[in-house]
Amino acid sequence: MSRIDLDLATQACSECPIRHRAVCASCEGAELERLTEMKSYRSWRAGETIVLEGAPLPFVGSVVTGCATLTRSTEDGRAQIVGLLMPSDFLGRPGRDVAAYEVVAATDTTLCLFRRSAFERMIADTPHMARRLLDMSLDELDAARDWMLVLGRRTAREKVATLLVNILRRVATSHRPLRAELPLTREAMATYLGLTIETVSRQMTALRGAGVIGLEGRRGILCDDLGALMAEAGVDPATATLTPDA
Amino acid sequence: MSRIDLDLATQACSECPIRHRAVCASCEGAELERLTEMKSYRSWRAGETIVLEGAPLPFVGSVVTGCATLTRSTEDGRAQIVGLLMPSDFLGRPGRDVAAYEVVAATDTTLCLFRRSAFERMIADTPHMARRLLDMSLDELDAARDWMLVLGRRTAREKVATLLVNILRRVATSHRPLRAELPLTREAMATYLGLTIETVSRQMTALRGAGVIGLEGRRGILCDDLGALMAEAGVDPATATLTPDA
DNA sequence: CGCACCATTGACGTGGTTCAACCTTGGTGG
DNA sequence: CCACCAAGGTTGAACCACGTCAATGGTGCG
Repeated sequence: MSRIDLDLATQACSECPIRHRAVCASCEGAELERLTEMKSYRSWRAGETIVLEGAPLPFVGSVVTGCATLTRSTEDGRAQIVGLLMPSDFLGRPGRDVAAYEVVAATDTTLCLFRRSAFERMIADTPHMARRLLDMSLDELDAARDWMLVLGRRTAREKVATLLVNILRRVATSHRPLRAELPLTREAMATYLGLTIETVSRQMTALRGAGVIGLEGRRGILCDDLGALMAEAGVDPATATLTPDA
Repeated sequence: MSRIDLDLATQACSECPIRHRAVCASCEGAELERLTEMKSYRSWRAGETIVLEGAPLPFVGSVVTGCATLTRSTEDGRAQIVGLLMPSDFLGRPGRDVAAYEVVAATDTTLCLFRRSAFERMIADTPHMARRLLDMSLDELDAARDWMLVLGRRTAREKVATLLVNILRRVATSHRPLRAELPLTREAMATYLGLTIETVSRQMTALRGAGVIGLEGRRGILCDDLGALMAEAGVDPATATLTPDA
């Protein structure tokens, strides 16, 4: 299988699709050129491991395209996805050179990478970039804590509906009906939701039976009425914030 | 009931018990004096609400003594504790003036508070303090994600044992046997673990029956063999890191 | 065309919840 | 000083949502 997306490697930061949402969002002019010099793109195919838990991680970076999962596991092999990385999300931790989670490409994925040392220097030199990273980290923290409520207190049906709402809000490609390609297999969905594959499958079927969603092949979902799906998620559509989660 | 701990209000930062672990850890000399000018202490009794979810939060600060819980709830009232704040932990979010969680004092609690605006200026002026806040936030993020694995994949017994291990490591007051006063009621433990009170109670009794812990009144726990308790938590004591979690 | 992989469906078992009763403990007032 | 009460905690019995185990179905790729 040949390397994909190599053409992206020649792109200037100023042309980057995630330019205004990633760590680099607040950079301009000379800073952007410095980043263009530092960066390199690399791609993985769906299913490939990007980093193993506990392995050295000599780079940090941003997701340009695709979707990757962060997974923690118990010693006896039970796994929990603790985060999804979507375009513009940041991977890696300044000040720590070992990965705290296993990172796997859920779909074909391209990352924009910086060597850790160069990135740390950039952060130290550029306070507004450090501040951007702080804000992004705090958004991640809020998202992680929101997900703790899902894991700890929601029923299987609410969990599945919650995930579908999140995905539809992030990656829907049409309106009326909303349509999206799920970036996750049933197994990954189960691992993210603290459920089994079978339970996820049954709840998907049940939501289709209730007329709340439609299914197209393995990965496609449709939704005519996001409000109804949000109600299944245990969220009052009137109360809910309309912005996608951070 | 009269205000407690008012004497702490006169303390200089250089004498503060959390001086070397809180956001201010990297501050010295003039910076520390600036903080001393800015800060004020305030105390709450066990059970009192510090902030309501969604309410304006005009301050940020650090826990000096005691323990507070962060809680998120569903619309129909199911609650999940998404974080514990122990001495030196930071409360509030720079750049956001509304609380994302309900904050409740689990025990009598004293906070060191800064007005948000003054603190934001301090952060902007003092890069190493911004960096300290970033590192603390990333530690919180790792802790939240670790807890996601607990909520999503561990059994009731493992959950209870995990919580007891964490508490013993943070607040044990003696060795052989380790002894601690639980900062949480059974209800708070259940809300933290994604369980019911009854299940927590049964698992505590079962762990005592297995000889892994001892119980002293409502809040006291003893542990002769932390390794055995860690084994109940589903953690190999040999593999585990020996430092308390961040 | 056929194989592998992913997903669905069914039957059954069980860990944790629910509902209800009871016990303990610490605080308060007679 | 102790009786009483409220709040927190424990225990028991029955139920059920979700997991487990197993078979079947669909889909895309070689």
